[in-house]
Amino acid sequence: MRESKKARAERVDAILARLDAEYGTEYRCYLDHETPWQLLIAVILSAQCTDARVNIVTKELFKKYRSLEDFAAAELSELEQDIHSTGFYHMKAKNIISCCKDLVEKHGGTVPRELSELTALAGVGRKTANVIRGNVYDDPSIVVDTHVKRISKKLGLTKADDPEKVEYELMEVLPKDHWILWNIHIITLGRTICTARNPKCSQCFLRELCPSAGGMKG
DNA sequence: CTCCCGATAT
DNA sequence: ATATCAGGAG
Repeated sequence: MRESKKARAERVDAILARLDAEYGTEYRCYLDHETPWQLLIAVILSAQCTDARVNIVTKELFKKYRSLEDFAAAELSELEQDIHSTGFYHMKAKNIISCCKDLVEKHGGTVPRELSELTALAGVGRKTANVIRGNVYDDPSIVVDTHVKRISKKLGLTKADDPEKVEYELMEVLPKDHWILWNIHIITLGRTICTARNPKCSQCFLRELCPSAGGMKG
């Protein structure tokens, strides 16, 4: 049985209402930062690493490197040690130095707003670029990370496996005013209830709206 | 497609 | 021991 378009739209509205009621409608960022370029570096470091670990590392990192110029001039081996515990440290360090050099030399020390300009930076892919666009510039954008992909699929809002396809399918389903918030709400849900291992469906406030929780009939 | 890679929970 | 974590590059 395939869910009708109207039924799905109503279910999405109900899901969004419950997420808003549970988590609020104010955007919060899990990565500590004071400036856009600090957020960019934090997101680069967050690849396959918990945000809690990134925050431990950036707390000291941003004391040591106080500007984009400091990062651009960093010694590779030294920066590798500074970010070691986030994993993938060799590539991340190389990318951060290259990225910050570009920001200083080609973007006047600012973080660009366009998706194409962001993804042209070393270490910045579609997901990282969309975090910047949403959080820094309030441009409606859907961030597809591991949680968003997993939970959007479980909720039956996409069947795609490619993150970019997930992003486009979610754009069809979600109202634009919830694009930015979707990511942060789903991450919050994914860290506490709808975890990758042992999801607590019985405790989930979306269980009656979720095909994977067995809460939907027919 | 493979590789990058440490920390943590289970 | 193994799965997973605010992915991206070659």
